[in-house]
Amino acid sequence: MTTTASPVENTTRQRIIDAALRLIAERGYRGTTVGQIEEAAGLTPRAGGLYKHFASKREVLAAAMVQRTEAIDQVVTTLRQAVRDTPVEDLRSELETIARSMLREFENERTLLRVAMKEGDQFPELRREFYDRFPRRGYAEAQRWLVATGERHGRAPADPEGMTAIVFGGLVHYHLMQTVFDEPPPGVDEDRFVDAWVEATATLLRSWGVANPSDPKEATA
Amino acid sequence: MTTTASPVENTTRQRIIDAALRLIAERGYRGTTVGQIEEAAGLTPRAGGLYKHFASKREVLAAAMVQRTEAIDQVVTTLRQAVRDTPVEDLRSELETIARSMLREFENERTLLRVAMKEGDQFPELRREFYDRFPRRGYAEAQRWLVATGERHGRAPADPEGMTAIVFGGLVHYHLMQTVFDEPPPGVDEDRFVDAWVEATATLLRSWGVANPSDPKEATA
DNA sequence: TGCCGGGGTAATCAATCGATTACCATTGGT
DNA sequence: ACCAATGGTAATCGATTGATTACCCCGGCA
Repeated sequence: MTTTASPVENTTRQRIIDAALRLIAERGYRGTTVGQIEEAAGLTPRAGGLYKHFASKREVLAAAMVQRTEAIDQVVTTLRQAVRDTPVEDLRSELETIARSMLREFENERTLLRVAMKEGDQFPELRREFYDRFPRRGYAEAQRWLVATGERHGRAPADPEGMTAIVFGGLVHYHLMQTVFDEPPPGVDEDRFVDAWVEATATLLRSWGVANPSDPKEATA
Repeated sequence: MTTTASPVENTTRQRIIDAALRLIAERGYRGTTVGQIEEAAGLTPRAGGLYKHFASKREVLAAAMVQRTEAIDQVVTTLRQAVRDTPVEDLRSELETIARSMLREFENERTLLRVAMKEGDQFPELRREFYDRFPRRGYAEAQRWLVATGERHGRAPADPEGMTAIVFGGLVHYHLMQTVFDEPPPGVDEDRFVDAWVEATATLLRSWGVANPSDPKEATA
């Protein structure tokens, strides 16, 4: 019996996949040699052992991306569970839990994101697969949550897609900044960012329940 | 007399820089050969003409990044001017103008961003340079604007850095999604996104003038 | 025990690529 | 007209790299 459900097998094939993904995330596809992958997988460099398991270097990347993007379904499910299990009593606590859960899951997928970033142009089908599995499904889930929560606190947003892009895009942005530049937005560590996000999101949720934001009348001093 | 101030010279050196940056943004540094750069610059492929102008392939990228990142100062100045020249009468119009100006300038720098994304790990000094010139300065400018505008409409945000990351991070996010995935957030084209951003930002600005958001009292139906 | 196949290694091939060198065509100054 | 510099080309070197082939070690099985 083969237990393919095991999260981390230690077969040579799996070590090759893991090593390849890690190295390609760092150095890019062309910047990673088969010899480096073999060495990182515990084989003799440039001895061709990789070709006992894959037909070509490109197939290693393809297999790795397929395996990991399929695992993303689990990530989305995990997030949905985390949100469902969050107590509803205090809106701010709920928002903070959601923000931290999402940022944590983003971090788990950072390697995959880096590969998609660097090689998306060269492997459009891999980018498309990643986009459909992660951003697209993630936004869809987020939008459901946003509408439901908005209704619980007054009414749903007038433009659910737009508001989802704003509210959850903020979290995506925080993660992308770190992935692209190896630094968060200037002067904003994670705690501070989460606080600000909770604050802003709570304000937005409140605003839908209080007045119609498309009302042209400005409310200032 | 050499007019180095001209924005687009047509010297061979400049054509090499432009071609290299465009190709590297697409294919990455290792994925771009000197022959391809020469060909795209109108020279004979693999004839070594590039080396009449640069000592090595790496120096081409270095020179290109230095030239373009220095030009970013001009972009930031342009944005500051655009914001200054925006009429203050109508907050929503002002916000829309700002959003569209920023998205447009982001697009102008997309090539540079793609290079920084793909090669930032391999050329940390180039990434640092880009980060300091664009995100860091951009956020600093944005924060000044946000505080000033907040004060005009009531009071400044309690956490300027955090709110800047939220408000302008939203715009950055929209651009990054398109750069990384070649698609905007699902179901949100630019007009819709700008509308949502204007709506959300106006709401946030208003909230600072109305009540202290750190007040723990929830305001719902 | 004898065999057989999966999986690892050594060695090598052919292609590609960064870099170098020698050469030449054009141009502007004297 | 001559010369020197600028900038482009042809040809080539040496290193790297993806891929291939021959070999072999070892464990399960009849």
